[in-house]
Amino acid sequence: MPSGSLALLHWAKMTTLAKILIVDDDPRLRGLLKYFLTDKGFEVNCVANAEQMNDKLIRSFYDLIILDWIMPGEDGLSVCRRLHTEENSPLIIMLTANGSENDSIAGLQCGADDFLAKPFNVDVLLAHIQAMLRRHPRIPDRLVDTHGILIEFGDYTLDLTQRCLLFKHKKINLSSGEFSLLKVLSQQMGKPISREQLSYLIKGQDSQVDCRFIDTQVYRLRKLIETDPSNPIYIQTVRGLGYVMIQHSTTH
Amino acid sequence: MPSGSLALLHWAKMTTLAKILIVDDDPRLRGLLKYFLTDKGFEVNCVANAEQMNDKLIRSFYDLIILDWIMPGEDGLSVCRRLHTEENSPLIIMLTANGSENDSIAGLQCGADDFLAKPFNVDVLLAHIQAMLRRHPRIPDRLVDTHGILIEFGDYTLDLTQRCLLFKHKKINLSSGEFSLLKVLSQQMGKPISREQLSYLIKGQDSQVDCRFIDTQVYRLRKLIETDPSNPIYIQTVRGLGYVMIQHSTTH
DNA sequence: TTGTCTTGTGACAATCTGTGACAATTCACC
DNA sequence: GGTGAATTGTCACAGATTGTCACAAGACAA
Repeated sequence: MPSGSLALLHWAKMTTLAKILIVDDDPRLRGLLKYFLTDKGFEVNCVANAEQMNDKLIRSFYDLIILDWIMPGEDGLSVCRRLHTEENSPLIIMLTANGSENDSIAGLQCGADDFLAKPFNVDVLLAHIQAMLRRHPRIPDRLVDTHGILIEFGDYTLDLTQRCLLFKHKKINLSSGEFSLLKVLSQQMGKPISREQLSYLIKGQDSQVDCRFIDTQVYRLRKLIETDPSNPIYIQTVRGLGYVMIQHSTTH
Repeated sequence: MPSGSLALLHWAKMTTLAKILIVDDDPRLRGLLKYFLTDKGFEVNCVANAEQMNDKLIRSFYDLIILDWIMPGEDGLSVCRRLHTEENSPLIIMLTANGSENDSIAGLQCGADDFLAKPFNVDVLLAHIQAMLRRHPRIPDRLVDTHGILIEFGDYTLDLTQRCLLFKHKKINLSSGEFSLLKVLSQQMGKPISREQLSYLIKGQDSQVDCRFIDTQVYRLRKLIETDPSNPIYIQTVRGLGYVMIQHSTTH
């Protein structure tokens, strides 16, 4: 990889801003937090309940969720229990109107990563968010294509700008579907992604009932990039879940 | 799932016997915390100041540091700034006698991962510790090489990043289920795990009534990695409990 | 329009995994 | 040591999941 691109990649990685989802039934608080956090450079989305949250989580990847404990429908505690069983779930900051010690213990035990009692100082919230994100590896899915981003795995380099795949500086032709699939998988390197999510992220359509076409695309992609397609090392199957991209270090 | 089991599961998800270093100039607090945390299954060491802490950190590997802000010599804030620039530094919980918002902001900004104001409830501290370790299971440096996160037992190397098992550099094919089981057992090396916990950790589902399928998976895994599957040395049965993974030192 | 390339569908094969049955083993109790 | 219940090992089997590939419809350029 040319050093210029490498520098650019690092720059882009450093300046990638975290994506935060606010889940709270209070529209005033949602608005306030969104305004404040957006101003601090985060990408912020808001929803009012757990159902809408599920919808958002299928459509996109979030680094952190700010989650209200008390909500109509499924409450924050239940959401926590559910989310934290999943692999690579977003960080969760739980909010509650009741700041009792037992509540904070219960919240943390159910899978929340942090806990704040309302009312809270937004600067304290910001400090907590920054401290958590500092520890948590960033999900680089929102790197902007126009910056000339390269993703490397093994001896391959996926150029998101040129929309092409290089193998040791030799170009490999991909169809647009193959490229999209490889892009989505590569951007979530190491994270298993379901067929439903892949389908949505590639085609942008809702309610794709039959996602088996993903299998076919994976099959084709494996034939192109795997040395032994029947024993894939890059695109691996996670049975019952979907597929995961593995970033092998380069051999040189 | 009953709350008791849930608490147990969180315990199970934690890394094997986390090692904690307490840095505080108050001998009474040191003693109290050491007693409490040791009782909860942690390995705890105590020192009175930053200088002694440096000495400990050179000699051993710690998952988490409980750090007092105000100390004779180098204070907690300065320690934080210093530590968090290092790679793979321990998690830091900062303690302060002053619970002001500005203090917590300053502490978190300087590299602390969490912040508690004295006096605090030890159960709250425990919940914070468990939540942090759950999210950031620290990997001893020796197990991280250029390939990823490695767990070694006997002549085997389990690569969690690449999702594969190596026997003397030769790849052994594992199914998704076999890999998951081996991963969970290996991560809790030496600690017996019940079928219920294994089932939960592998499938992420609650209330798995019949966990006998674990036996079958163990049987299959033994056929793959044990020299004599009927006399297993790696995956041993703990009658009435479940199974335990034994890490035999390598033969070379 | 024609030809080429792409892509979703469906059919079937291969593999994986939980269930159930029975054998083997362990342990408590006598 | 003997007995029987409880636990675990073993393995065949079927259902579930995924791999493979041919085919036709669609997209696109010449």
